[in-house]
Amino acid sequence: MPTGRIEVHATGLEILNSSATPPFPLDDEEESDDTRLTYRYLDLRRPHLQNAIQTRHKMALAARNYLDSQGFLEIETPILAKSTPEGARDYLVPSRVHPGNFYALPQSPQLLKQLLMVAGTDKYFQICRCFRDEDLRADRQPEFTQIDMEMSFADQEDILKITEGFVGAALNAAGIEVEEIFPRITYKDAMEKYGSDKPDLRFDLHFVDISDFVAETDFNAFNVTLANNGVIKTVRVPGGTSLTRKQIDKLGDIARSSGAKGLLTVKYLSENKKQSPLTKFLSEEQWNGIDKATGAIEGDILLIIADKALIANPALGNVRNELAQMLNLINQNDFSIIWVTDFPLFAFDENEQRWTSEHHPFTSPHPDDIDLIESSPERVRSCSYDLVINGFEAASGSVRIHNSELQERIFNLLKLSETEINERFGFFINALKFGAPPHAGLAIGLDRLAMLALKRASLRDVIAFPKTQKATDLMTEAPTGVNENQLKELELKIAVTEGN
RNA sequence: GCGGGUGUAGCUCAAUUGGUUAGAGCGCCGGCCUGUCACGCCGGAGGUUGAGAGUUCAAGUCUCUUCACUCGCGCCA
Repeated sequence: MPTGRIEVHATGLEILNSSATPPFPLDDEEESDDTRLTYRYLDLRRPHLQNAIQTRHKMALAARNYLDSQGFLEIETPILAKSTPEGARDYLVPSRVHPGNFYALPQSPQLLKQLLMVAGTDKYFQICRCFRDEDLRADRQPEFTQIDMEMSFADQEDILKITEGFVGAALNAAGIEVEEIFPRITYKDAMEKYGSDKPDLRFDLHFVDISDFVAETDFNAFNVTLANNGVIKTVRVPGGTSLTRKQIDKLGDIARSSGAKGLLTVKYLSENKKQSPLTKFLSEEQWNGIDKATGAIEGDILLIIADKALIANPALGNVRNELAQMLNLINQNDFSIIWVTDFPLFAFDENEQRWTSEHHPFTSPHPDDIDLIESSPERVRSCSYDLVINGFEAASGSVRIHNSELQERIFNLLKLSETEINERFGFFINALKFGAPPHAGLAIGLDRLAMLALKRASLRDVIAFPKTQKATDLMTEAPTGVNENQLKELELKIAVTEGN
C-alpha cells in the first residue's frame, strides 16, 4: 500500500508460481523501446501502460454506450475484404480456395457501411480494426482502431452533432472536459490563417496577408511573386526579437524545405527602428500599413514568405509549428478540439498528372459546386469535415454521394475507366441504383483519440501490442517466413532472396 | 526510397587528443546480518563495445558497409 499504514500479519504463505528474474526493473521507465517491446507483457504491468489501457477501454465503452443510446446499431463487417487499389496500400491475404486470388484487409469499412445504409440500416457504428500498409510514424500504426459510424437521411449537421456527443462522452471518460459544440473553421480559413488543414489552436500565431501593402516596391521577390498571382504572408511573433540567429536560421531551413524560396525577417528593435532586409525598399506609409495590419510592436519579429499561396501558406504553417516548440507556446494542459469543414473535393496529382480525391471518391460535392466538377475541379468544395485535436487529424467524414450518375461523373473526372470502375466498384455503383438514401458518416481514430486524451507522444502507449516502425512485432517476431507446404497449398512462390 | 538520432555487462550509463587488463550504480550468484519497509555488510560471476571490413604500432573512439530501435520527409484515396 503506498501509504504504508496497513500492516499485514500473515498466517501462511503459498507460492502459486515463481518468477524468473525480469530482464529490466518494473519500477521505472528507462529502457529502450526494443527491450520493452520484446517483453511487452512485462512492460504492460507498469502503471503507465496500465492506466493508458484502462482509460482507452473507458473511452471506447463511453462512445459505444452513447451511440447505443442514440439508436445506433453495432454491426461487424468483413476483415477478409476486396482490394480496391485506390488510396493506401492494401495488406493482402492469399486465397487457398481460389489460388492466385487475394483478399485485402480493410483500410476502412467505407463501402460496406454505405451498403448498410442502402440495406435500410438507419444508424450504424462499429469499433473496428483497419489496416494500411504504409510507412509508420509515432501517430501511425499499420493496424489501428476506428470508431466508424454512418447515418441515413442525415446531413453534415447531424453527423457533427452526434460526433460531438460520442467524442465528448469518450473524452469525459478520460477526465477531459470539452465544450458541447466544437468550434469550426473552414479549410480555406485554416490554410490562410494557420497554413494547415489541421491547425493546432492551443496557440495563436495567425498569418496576415500583407500583399496590398507591398504592391509597389523595388523589392524584386515581391514583384515577381505578385505578378504570378502569389501572396506575401507574414506571421507576427510576439517577443520574437529574442530568437537567436541559430533559431531564425532553422526557421529559414524549414521554410525552404517546405518549398519556399526563403524567410524574410523584420525585427522591431524599438519604436522607430526596424532591422530587416526590407527597410530600404519600403516607405514609411507602407510600414505603417504593415504595423497596423499585424499589430507588431517593439520586441516582435515578423516572418515573411512570398510565394504562391499553395506554397507560402503550408511553409509558413510549418514555421508556425516550429515556433510553438521553440518558444514553448503550448500549454500541455490545454485541449483544442475543432472542426475543419469544406475541404476541396479534388487535389491534382502532379506525378500522375490527374485529379485525385482529397478525401475519398464517394464524398459528395458541395451542392453549390456540382456544376464546376468538369470545368473547374480545383474550385469544387466537398461536404467533408475533419475533427482536429491539438494539431492532429483525429476524425474524418463526409456526406456521401447517393446517386449513381453523380458517382460516375466523379469517377470519370478521376480518370477511372469503365472497366476499372466495374472491376473495383461495380457492386457499389449498382447498389446506389436501388433507392440509396442520402447518408453521411465519419470515422474517428480511437488510438489517436486515446493518445491525445492521455497526452502521450506515441500511439504505442495506448496499444497493448504495437508494432515497430518497420511494422514488426518484436515479441512474436512477426512477420516470419512460412513453410513450403503452406506456400504450396496457396500455390505461391517466393521470388525474393532470403533476408529481404 | 531518403535524411537525423541512438546502439558499451541483464538494466541505466561512464571511458580525455586513438594508448595499460573497457569501469560504475542497480540487478544477478555466494556468504553474513535478521523489525524489514530503495535494508545493511563481505565476496564473486558477468563484455565479440549491434555485426562486418578498413586505416593504424595501437580502435569503444577514425573511415566505409550493414543491422536494429527511434524521429521526420516521401507515402498514408
